Amino acid sequence: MKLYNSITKSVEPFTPLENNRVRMYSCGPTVYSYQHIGNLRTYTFSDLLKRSLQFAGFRVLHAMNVTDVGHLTDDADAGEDKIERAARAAGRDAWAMTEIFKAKFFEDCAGLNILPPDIVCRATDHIAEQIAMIQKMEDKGLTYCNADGIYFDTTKFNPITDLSNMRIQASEEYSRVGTGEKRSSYDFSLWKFSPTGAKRQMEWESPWGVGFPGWHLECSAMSMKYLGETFDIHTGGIDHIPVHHTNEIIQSESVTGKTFAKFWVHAGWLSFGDSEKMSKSAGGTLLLDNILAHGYDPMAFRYLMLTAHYRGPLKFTWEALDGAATALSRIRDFLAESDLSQGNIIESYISTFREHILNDLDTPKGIATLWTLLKDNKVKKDDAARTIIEMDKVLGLRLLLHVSGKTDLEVPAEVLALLTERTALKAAKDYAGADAVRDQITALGFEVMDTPKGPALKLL
RNA sequence: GGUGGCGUAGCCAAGUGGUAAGGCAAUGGUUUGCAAAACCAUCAUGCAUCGGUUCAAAUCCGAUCGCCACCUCCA
Repeated sequence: MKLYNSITKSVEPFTPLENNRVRMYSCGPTVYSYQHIGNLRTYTFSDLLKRSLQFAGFRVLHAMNVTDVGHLTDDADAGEDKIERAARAAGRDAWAMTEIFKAKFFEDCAGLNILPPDIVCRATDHIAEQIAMIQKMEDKGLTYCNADGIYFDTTKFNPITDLSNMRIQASEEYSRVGTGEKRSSYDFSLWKFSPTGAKRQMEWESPWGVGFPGWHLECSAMSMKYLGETFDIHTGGIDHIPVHHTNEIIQSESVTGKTFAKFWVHAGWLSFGDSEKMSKSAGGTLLLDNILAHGYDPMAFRYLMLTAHYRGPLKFTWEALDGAATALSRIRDFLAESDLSQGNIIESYISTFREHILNDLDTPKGIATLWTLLKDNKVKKDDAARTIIEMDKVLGLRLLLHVSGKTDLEVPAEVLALLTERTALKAAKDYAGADAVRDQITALGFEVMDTPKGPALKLL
């Protein structure tokens, strides 16, 4: 299997550190709000990666964090904790609020057929581990304390893993970010003191004073706790490269003296083809719920995401989603007419498909292979269907639900009666009457299709 | 100003040196009472623009234009 590694900025052969087992960590959501469809693209990507690793024959141990404290509104450490701010603005309890958004996040993931991670860990459940990490850094003389909290002194340590080609070069004259309490703009917060005179909803005792952990720390502490000091793959959104992941590496490697993660794999941005802006602050977010409310199947959105390469940008437009929905529906119709039990996996097609997927998760080519197979007249339909279902282990489009025998429609008696009536009217050549009845059936949510075998119904 | 990236048909999108994948839409046809669905066929001498390198360029180089992201909240 080959994967793009942000460290080397190239596609490299991937082999696990330990035999057949892959240990993978994904930066999860910050649960101060809903996750929009751009966020969900990143999690769909990590799911695709996990499924592809499994398809390649690896066993995957997958951990994901839930950030429920400490993620500031400003990566330069000068902002406010997003959780606290959102909770205060809504007049809610921060603890209850994060639980709600966390639950909603996993509900959306389930909707998109994103497999649950083996381990889900919350920052607030790992305060002790984070404090212990800071102490190790302090023992090595890599930290300093100021009025704001404990900071990592980036001038005192050079990490083994070099992500610095992506390091933000702060331009003195242009940057609107001051160093604040920091000695260097590259330094980052490990522990923030609670503001004097104000009690935070979330705060803990520490050897340095009451406060809360810096955002980057949780990922280091939890990933190493569950996956070891060096593990195989770390994933996240492409925006995490310059600050969050760079800092994770620095602090982790400063503590262990070992390479933190071997592969860093990042998902590209979802953007909007129209002028609609997608940002949380602009309030222009689009949620999975919005897509569902428009009547789309979540699998149509997943299909759309798979037609683009995970690293590149993807323009979301309703027109593109329409196209994806239609394409998916045609695949489903094809499967519904097939008998899986009579089908065998076609080796030539599945190996081409596998080749594409194992080459840095090339789902666009994988899907193109699926269509070539679907339209190949030389292939027995049942065999094609069986092979497509095999492909779906990676694609995760829940195609098995649409194979014949699995989608028995529950047609109301009323609709069946109308269908019988229409057939009779047709036989009597009363076409106006037959069309009127067809309209009634349509109004009840079913489409009438006249096939060579007689009339058939499809759920609209 | 710095950094990363992008510009391929009406839409989405593959394609990093060898002559433009795939899907949607559209058009024509088969079928149908008519539709729909299905099936067949057609659909970029062209890859933002202009130069250059090469036997060969969407792919490499230079310039120009436009767009996006990060450096200020984002995955």
